[in-house]
Amino acid sequence: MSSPQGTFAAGAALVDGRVLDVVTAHGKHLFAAFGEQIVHVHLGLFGKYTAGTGDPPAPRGALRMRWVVDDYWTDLRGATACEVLTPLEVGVILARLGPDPLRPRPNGRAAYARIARSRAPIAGLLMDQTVLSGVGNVYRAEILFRHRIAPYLPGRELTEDRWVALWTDLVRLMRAGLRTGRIVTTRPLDRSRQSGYVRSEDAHYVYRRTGLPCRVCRTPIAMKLLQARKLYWCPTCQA
DNA sequence: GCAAAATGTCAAG
DNA sequence: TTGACCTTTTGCA
Repeated sequence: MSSPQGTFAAGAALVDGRVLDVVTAHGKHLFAAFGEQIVHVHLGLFGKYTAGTGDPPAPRGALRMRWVVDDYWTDLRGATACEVLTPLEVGVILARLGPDPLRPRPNGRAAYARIARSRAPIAGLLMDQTVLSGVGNVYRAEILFRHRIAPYLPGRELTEDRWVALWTDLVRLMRAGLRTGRIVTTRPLDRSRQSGYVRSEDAHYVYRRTGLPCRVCRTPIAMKLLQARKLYWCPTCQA
């Protein structure tokens, strides 16, 4: 492992040449364990991995972390977090995270316990990583549309039935995203035969569709900033 | 050539 | 609620 651009050079030296035990993801956090030294990566808004086989390309731009194993390499740029942590420090991060729909047997009830006693809008709660972890701006907008839930509905006004339906759908939607590497929310997931390619401009109901007609009722999609993030919804379907 | 935007988080005021 | 942080890509002059 190396850090050609330099900002992570000390951390990279700690694990360079060592055997990787296991990589796990919790919410948006990625952990790569080299014994007691754990590389923690959070991509944030701009982070990106690139990868390939053969000789790695000459370092270009701000290259934070590079892994090279035999014929395979990965490069990391733009991440908000890239650091070596102790198991204790990892525990502190994990303790703050709500249930992750992508973990085995995720516990949606724990998230609802928080939601059911909050006055905050459901659209904000879905993005709160201490309530549930892993959902970002795309999934929160799309899951609310799929369930026709008004984004400003206070958490405590969401019935448990509606929450269970939302959570069940979310788990399947996110697992499908993990499997395919794409976020496609406009296709019914229970019909596996409808597996034709969905063009990227047709992949979402509301996300980044401000002013375009709702796919269901033709009302122009609305957009407003909520906690500094763009929130998209259909004012008619999600009244 | 430059501004704006992008699947995010934290901390200051 | 706002600004800072991180990098690359896109769209408009």
